[in-house]
Amino acid sequence: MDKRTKLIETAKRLFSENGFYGTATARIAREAGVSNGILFHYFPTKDLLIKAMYFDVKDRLFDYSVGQVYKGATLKESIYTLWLAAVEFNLENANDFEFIRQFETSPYYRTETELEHRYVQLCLELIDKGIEEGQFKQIPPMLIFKSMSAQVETTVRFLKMNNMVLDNVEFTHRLFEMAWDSLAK
Amino acid sequence: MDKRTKLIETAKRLFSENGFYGTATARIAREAGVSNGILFHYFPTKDLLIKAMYFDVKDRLFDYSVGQVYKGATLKESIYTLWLAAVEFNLENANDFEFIRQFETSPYYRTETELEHRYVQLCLELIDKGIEEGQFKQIPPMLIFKSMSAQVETTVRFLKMNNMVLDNVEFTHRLFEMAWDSLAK
DNA sequence: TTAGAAACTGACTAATCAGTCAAACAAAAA
DNA sequence: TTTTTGTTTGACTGATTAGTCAGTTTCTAA
Repeated sequence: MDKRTKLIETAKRLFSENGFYGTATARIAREAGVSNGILFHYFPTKDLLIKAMYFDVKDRLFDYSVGQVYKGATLKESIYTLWLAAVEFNLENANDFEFIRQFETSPYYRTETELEHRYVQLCLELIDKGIEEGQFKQIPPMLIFKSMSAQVETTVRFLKMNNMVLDNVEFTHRLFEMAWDSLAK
Repeated sequence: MDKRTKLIETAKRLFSENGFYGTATARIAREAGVSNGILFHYFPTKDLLIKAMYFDVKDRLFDYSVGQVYKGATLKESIYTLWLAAVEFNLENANDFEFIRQFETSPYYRTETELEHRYVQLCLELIDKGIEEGQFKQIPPMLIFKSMSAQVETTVRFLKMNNMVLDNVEFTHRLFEMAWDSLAK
């Protein structure tokens, strides 16, 4: 692993344990096994490090999700696939999950930032399709997207809090139906 | 307004603008119009100030909500009343809303803290009733509570982002139905 | 070989911050 | 009045931090 990646991974772990301000840049460098100076070589400021990490996570979530959505699938199947991929990704990448949670409630986060990302674009396309086809309630697409994201987060938090994994298919479906029913007509 | 209250109000505003770590205690005192020392007289540490603020908000949310739930109401009416009260409270108290959002994603927050509060108890009682009566899905009560809370937050964020208020009853109902449908059988 | 660029180091600094403390002040009790 | 108790002040401190920089090593390509 190159030093840039090593720094991002270490920062993600420390941030998710101690928060952005609770983690000194010097500590990130030390625990990543590199010099203090090299952190500022790759990321001129701490803020830029944090923003770079945000895009790193969103990119990986996109790569993880997009391959799983098949063209022939129904709308509900596609939404289920995206929902499940997001829940799995967040369960498997605990530090990413915590980092994003903190980022999106911090002053760093601006909606424009998120909007530009292709992951969000992918989701919004599906939602638009669902509204056109009359399968979704008459609600603004962005609200549907935000609601779905919140449901994913709630689900992941709940599973983690109870040390659960998605091994029970029947229960997994029941969790998804919660999210689906809030959007579907 | 006494100095203790003045400190809490000022801190809430500054925290919601700049975050916990982005706000120096000295600045809170200065903008509250009191000396630096008096802050530490009322709140021995910054952490204790933050925790005191959390309970202050939850207490006020409880007071705002509890008076509106009537004994004779149906379950759905009661849930609607609580949902609406929470949305209204968060819209009217923007700094409280931002503060709680930050607090609950920070290392300060532990679930035990929340569980002890009578506001949560009030909600869980209603949810238990809904499960007993078979009106809710077969889902753990705590997940229903968390899901409902997340829906409130999403709704408030959406309304604020679009500079909207709850003046359109029909639209308000549609927003509530989103939350309700995810829980109801 | 060599020149120049890029990666890398770690000691250093200027600024910031949470929390302290000795002293002043106010209010009420003795 | 005197004493006691609690409130308030703001200058101060020790610790911490983001970011710098002068210099070294490693890579690349001519």
